[in-house]
Amino acid sequence: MSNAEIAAALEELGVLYELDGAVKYRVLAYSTAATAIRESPVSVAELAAAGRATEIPGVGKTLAEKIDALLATGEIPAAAKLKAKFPVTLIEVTRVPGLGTKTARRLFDELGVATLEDLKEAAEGEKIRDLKGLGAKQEERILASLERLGEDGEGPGRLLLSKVRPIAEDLAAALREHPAANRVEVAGSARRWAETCKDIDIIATAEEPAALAEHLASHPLISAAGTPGPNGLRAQTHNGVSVDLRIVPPAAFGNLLQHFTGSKAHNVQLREDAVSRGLSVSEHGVTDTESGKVELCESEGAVYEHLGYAYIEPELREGRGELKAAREGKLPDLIELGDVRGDLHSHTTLSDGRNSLDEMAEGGRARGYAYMAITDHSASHGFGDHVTPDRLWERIEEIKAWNVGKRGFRLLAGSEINIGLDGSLDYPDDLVAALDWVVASVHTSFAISEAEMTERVVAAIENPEVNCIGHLTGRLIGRREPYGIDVEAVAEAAARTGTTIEINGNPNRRDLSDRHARLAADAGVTIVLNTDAHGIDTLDNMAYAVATARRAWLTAADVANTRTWAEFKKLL
DNA sequence: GCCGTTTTCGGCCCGACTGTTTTCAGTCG
Repeated sequence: MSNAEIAAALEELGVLYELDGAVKYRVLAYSTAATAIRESPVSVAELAAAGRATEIPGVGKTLAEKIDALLATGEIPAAAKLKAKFPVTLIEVTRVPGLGTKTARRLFDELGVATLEDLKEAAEGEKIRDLKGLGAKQEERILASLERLGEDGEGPGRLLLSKVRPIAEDLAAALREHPAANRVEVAGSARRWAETCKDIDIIATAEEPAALAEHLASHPLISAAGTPGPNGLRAQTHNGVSVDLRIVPPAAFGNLLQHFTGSKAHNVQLREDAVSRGLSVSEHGVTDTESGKVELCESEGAVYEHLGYAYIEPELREGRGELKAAREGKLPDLIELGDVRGDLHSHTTLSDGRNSLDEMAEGGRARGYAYMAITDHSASHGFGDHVTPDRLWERIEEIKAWNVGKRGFRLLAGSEINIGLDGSLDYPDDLVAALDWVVASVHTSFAISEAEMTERVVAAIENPEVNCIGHLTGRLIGRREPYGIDVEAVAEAAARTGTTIEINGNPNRRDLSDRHARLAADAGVTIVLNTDAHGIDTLDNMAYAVATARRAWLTAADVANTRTWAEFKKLL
């Protein structure tokens, strides 16, 4: 059973308990535990089987028992019992935006609403306004929500970071250029380089706030905007991203930027920690509970300093131990884009790339790299994009010739070789041995069992010619789930054999994920940051690889391709 | 239901917004 399925079952049980009138903190406990389980980098089912479920923060003895029951029988007895009391369809009603469990329960008790259809009927029949505390406007709101649900799932949902970040940067740059602007920063998940974003948050200070808001409203990227005012503007871009510009007093810029950068988990932990020290933190300042004195901070750094922390980089603000580390002065010295000295996964027109070998190599050189590997797809890639052994032999010679007379930059002859079902590579051994650099990746047969996939990839790792494993889990963010693979077992094998694992910087992949990368590095694996570029332009995706590494707490020392060529050569 | 360099019991983040309210509950981020 996947982490997502376990999390969904606990979340559902939490809702059932809430419908049944449980105290909110009990409900909250289910919800936070479900989140921790969903986000766990390791299989919670396996953890539970080993009796270690309580190692997950938020999971205690009771929840561990419920997880055990779920894994053993496919259901949680308490949930089955409550489902006899409340129809399962009532859970859908609690999820209608604007409604909640409390309202759903009342609609069920007083109007017999058990399904979304019942809800629609009750609203259309103007029955809901009869309930105390509810009115005609609620009926309108409910019908509008149902309409939107019916249209297309749940609206636009979350967008890939690469769709949002460039827009956010363009808008922020345009705002900074305006004479009324003082400080302008992108906040939110875009600033944290999360995988996906829901919207764009921009925090600014300005001499003339209304003028700045109007400037945004008239920006060519903006298709629709609310009324520009002294506090900012809500707007929408042509591709449907909502933009929230908040213009704030300079004295509290740090408090607001910190608040709106998040994440939710980071802020909740920050505020809980503050409470235990007699402080109350909000976007409006830090209040001393005793004296009532409010501390405003012009900078974010001042907020963290006032609360007793070292400055925490946005990429770390996910509630994964960064607050404790910041208090103890144990935050990692995060890797930066400028630390990267080479790109070790790229394609040319020889397989499915868009640029020639020379163009790609010059692209790498232009980015200041000291080395770069050309790794076209291997013999069984298919789609007419495969590279036959003969062509690869020729390619090795081309690269040797290309390197002649080039100073300070080394082009490596490589390949991204398919890992067969049995873990074998699809080139003859002598050819593989003649390559400078071998990335081995799974491109076929994703649907085998987790055990088989793990064995397959570990077999490739055991091959001494394999330098690096490409996009380990095969996920495409928002489009394709990762295939089942035991990342802990893979990391152990990679650490043991000195095989590197890449963080693929394609923003659709980011694979390893931040959680998996942190797990792998902790297990002793050397990480490689790659772009998997299929053209010169996507060589810039190194920024996403670096961001993922930073979110995984990695330092330059954790990453192979921060080394100079002389040092890197030794690794080979 | 979870959790602990104040605690194994008694707490559990903060504020905006909405709609229905004469002071607040529910929902959301």
